[in-house]
Amino acid sequence: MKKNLDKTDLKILDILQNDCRITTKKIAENLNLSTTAVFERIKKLENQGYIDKYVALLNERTIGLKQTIFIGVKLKGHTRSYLQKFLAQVDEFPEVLECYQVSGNFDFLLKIVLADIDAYETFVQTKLSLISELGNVHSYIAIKKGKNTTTLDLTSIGN
Amino acid sequence: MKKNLDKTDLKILDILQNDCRITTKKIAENLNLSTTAVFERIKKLENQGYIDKYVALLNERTIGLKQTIFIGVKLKGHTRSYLQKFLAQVDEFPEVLECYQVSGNFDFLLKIVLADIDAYETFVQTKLSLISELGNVHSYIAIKKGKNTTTLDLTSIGN
DNA sequence: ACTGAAAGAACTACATC
DNA sequence: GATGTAGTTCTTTCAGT
Repeated sequence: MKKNLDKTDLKILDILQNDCRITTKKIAENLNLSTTAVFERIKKLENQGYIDKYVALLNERTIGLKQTIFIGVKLKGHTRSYLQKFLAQVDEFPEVLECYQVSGNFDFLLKIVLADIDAYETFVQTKLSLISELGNVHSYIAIKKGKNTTTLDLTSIGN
Repeated sequence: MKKNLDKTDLKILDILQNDCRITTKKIAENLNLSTTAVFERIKKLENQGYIDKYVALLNERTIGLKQTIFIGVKLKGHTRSYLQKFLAQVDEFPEVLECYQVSGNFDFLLKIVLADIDAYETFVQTKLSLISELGNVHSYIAIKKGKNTTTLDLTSIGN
């Protein structure tokens, strides 16, 4: 039941992760297949968990969320329950888009997106700093955005 | 021509950034509007640059890209041309999903996703380390993934 | 800006190979 | 697995308010 991805699957995934509004018809023409064949493959890819979701990526700047900031966080206590609690609390902050527990000189690395530096200060004072057992915090304020994509590198997935 | 977003626009954006495969018909029912009204608003949001693109988010683990790593990079030289060149070079690495020039004790922060630690070592040796003027590099290996979303916080965008 | 209707296109299911 | 057909639903346009 847990099949590997063949070349056609990978091509479909790559097309969809760049533009998921393309019609199955166009994908089919691209791959010289029938629309039904493509349709069934996509459904399978969805059901087998290769595709998480289909989303619109909004333009942060145009929307008015102009500041991206990464925060390295070190906790004072490192019991499992503290780590878990931290993840759970961060989950509730809509400003936080990503949170990873990491190795290195931080325990966690967060990516947050909000309107501006003022909004960031408010975030820190009213939300982040209230977390118990919070130790050191180091902010990396994005001053220029380079590459920024959700497109995974599928070329390395041999088959 | 550069209109502000009203509440209806924000609701549409919020729906689309969570599921862009929803039909305009369903959005319309949700908002008690006609499909045409919703359709025209979406087109406007696209044309005015509020929506960048529509993408499928793939499941990294299922696909076989199990390792997320953040890298803090410090360059030796800090002239504008070095900074620009770094951004350009990183752009060519498909393993790098995000790259920001930051303030703090790094010049750049990169997010990379690849198969495993071995693939990371290969990446560093065959790509990253070849960049001229590369100074210190610090890796933050994700050992647990917490929150991970592309959904922006639109509640703060007052109107 | 929104509505409603209508044409065209796409989705999805089904029968078949 | 893939195909072609057919029914259903959605997208997109247009005239009207």
